[in-house]
Amino acid sequence: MAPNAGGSFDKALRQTPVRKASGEPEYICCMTDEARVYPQRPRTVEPREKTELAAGLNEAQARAAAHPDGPLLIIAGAGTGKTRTLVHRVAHLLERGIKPERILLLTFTRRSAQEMLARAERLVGSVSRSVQGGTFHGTAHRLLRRFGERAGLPHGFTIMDQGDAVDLMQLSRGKLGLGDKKKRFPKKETLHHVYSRHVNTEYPVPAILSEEYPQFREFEEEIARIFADYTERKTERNLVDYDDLLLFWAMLVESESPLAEQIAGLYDHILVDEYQDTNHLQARILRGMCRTHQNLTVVGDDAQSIYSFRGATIRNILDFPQQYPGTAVVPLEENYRSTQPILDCTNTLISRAEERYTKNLFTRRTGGEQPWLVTAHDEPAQTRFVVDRILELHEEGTPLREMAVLFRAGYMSADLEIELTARGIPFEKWGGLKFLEAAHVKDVLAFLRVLENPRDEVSWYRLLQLMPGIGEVTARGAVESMAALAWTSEAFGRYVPPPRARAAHAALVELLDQLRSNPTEADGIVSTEIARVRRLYDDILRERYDRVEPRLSDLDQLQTIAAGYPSRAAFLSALALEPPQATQDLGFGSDSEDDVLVLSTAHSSKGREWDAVFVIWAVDGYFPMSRALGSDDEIDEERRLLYVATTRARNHLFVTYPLNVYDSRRSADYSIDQLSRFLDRGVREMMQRVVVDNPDAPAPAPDAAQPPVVDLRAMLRGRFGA
DNA sequence: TTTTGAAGTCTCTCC
DNA sequence: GACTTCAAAA
Repeated sequence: MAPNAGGSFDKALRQTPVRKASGEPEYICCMTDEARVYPQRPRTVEPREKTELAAGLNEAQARAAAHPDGPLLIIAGAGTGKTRTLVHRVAHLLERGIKPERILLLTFTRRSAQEMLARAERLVGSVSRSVQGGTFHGTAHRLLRRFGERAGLPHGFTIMDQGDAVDLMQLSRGKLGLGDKKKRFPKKETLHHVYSRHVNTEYPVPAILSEEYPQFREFEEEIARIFADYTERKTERNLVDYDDLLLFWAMLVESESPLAEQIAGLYDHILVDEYQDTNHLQARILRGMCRTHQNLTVVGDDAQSIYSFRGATIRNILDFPQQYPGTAVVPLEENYRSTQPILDCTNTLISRAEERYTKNLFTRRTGGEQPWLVTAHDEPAQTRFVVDRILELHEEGTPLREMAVLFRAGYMSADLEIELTARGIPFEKWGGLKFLEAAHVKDVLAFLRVLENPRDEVSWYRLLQLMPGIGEVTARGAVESMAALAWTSEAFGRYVPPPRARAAHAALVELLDQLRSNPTEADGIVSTEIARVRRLYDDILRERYDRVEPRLSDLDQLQTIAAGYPSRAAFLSALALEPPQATQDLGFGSDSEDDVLVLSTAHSSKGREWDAVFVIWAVDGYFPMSRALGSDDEIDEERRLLYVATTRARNHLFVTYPLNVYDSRRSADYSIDQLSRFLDRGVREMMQRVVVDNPDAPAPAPDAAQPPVVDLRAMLRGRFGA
């Protein structure tokens, strides 16, 4: 092994920013009693090399990396070097002579797989390039393309993303003549959610309904019929949804067939990252894949389990030792990321959760400032605080890339995005799949998809309805007539549309014929195809939508992305499995060297770290989200989510919340907001507080007669029963 | 049967 | 504030 290589690479990744030696600014943020001199800087910033052994691994990490064959569970708290441990383990296996292509590394995102393999390459050289890595879904896709046909899954199947699956569910829902006015019947999204949950967790549908949607229990039979039709439809149309990818993989390796043995025999060692966020189905897959050997390494932290909405269950990690007798358990508890004051705070935060594996984390990074709890007057004040502080830190030498603003849900950064744009601060936003969900993007993709899979009902349905005079009913009839012709490529041309749609139909037939007959094998074929589609589609778009410009530029971006793929099939699969993660991935000066600020949902921040982290909207109802307050389990998950967000910080942590928020639901009044319930007294004691007022806010006009935000007199009266 | 306009409904996290 | 659903008109 080349121990130093790993260390230096790590250093490069996490270099501590240079700080200006000049005097530190002191300023007072506000004029209230709670004002504090601000900020207090950490006196010492410890160089990272001091905290890392020469080999780059501490004792526990080294033990995990060098573990021989057999099941291994690594409990890795936040910032304890779990990635490097996994990377070193891969390197170790390679050094032992395991063939790289017989190692499978399953991660949560494609990005982290690439990052790990790149780091492994630094340790052991290019041999690691053949290590198989990716997400569960991506790996399932690869295997199904390779072996699917032998398992009755026809070649050329199309992967549906969630939106497609919901659309298809709607077709099943409509066909059964449900959704009548009498009683409220579950929406297509709800149906899909229940279906997906059933597949991923194996809970019976009635149980899911009772737990989550008791009001729909009476429709149990209808729902079962819809699910049956949905399943049937997928088969007929050669469509595969996300859940199918996992389900088929599981069924393949669980069967008693030579094929199962062949697939399970592909890998000698399997390593799984973020195991706390896997679901029951994924656990089944792993059991099947390890049927002949038990060389399974899983890494996770039960305190960071945040994907139960996707069926993930913490039981996978808690019960792992029972499921794999002889499991070696290695806990990693030394945190290399955050300073002690930050850790004190986050440890307290998570200590409120019930069932836990991990103990408190410790660090040798003593010193540093306490996390800040920032009370802002309102949202603009919160935004201004964050932006001002980012600029200060930047001037002091922290690159923008070393800072992140985290929030519970994508829309919560809207105000901040406007302000950043206005002030010319470059940023990229992670999480949220808005781009691919936009109707116009899906429209264009529908053209490509029917070329790829002529039986793609969802896409045909879309295309048909683009034509004037064709709505839901006519489109359904057209799809049926095409099905009757066995979906041959002429089927669409033979369909006779209503008079109004004739011209549009002829144009569409011609375009598809043209695209089918000209399979130019040159580079950028997909991009060229999109350009041709747009010659027809752009006009439709102009007619259908008001704000055309942003939509057209979306399509430009789509074309740019497409240019990077060798074939239409690869492009479509990749879009479904690895949707562009950041706005920047979408083709805007995607120079990764750019120094840009990161805005991210708490979910998408998992596994990353920054020198300074801002968590905004720490308001009850926003974080935790009011929607997630149904049960104690849900609240606990929200708490873990906040834990994940706050533990991303190395040196600076700011948690901010606005006091007055305009609430559209309560018709046009400002309401006083409660600080997030997770920041209880004990946690707050680990933080320093600051209040940011809003000096720019216009003083309320004397004649406005606004009701007091808090009516002390009324409260007093109520209290004494007057 | 499609289209249009108006009222009504939620607000998320992601492969 | 954006998107869906409903009812009436073309």
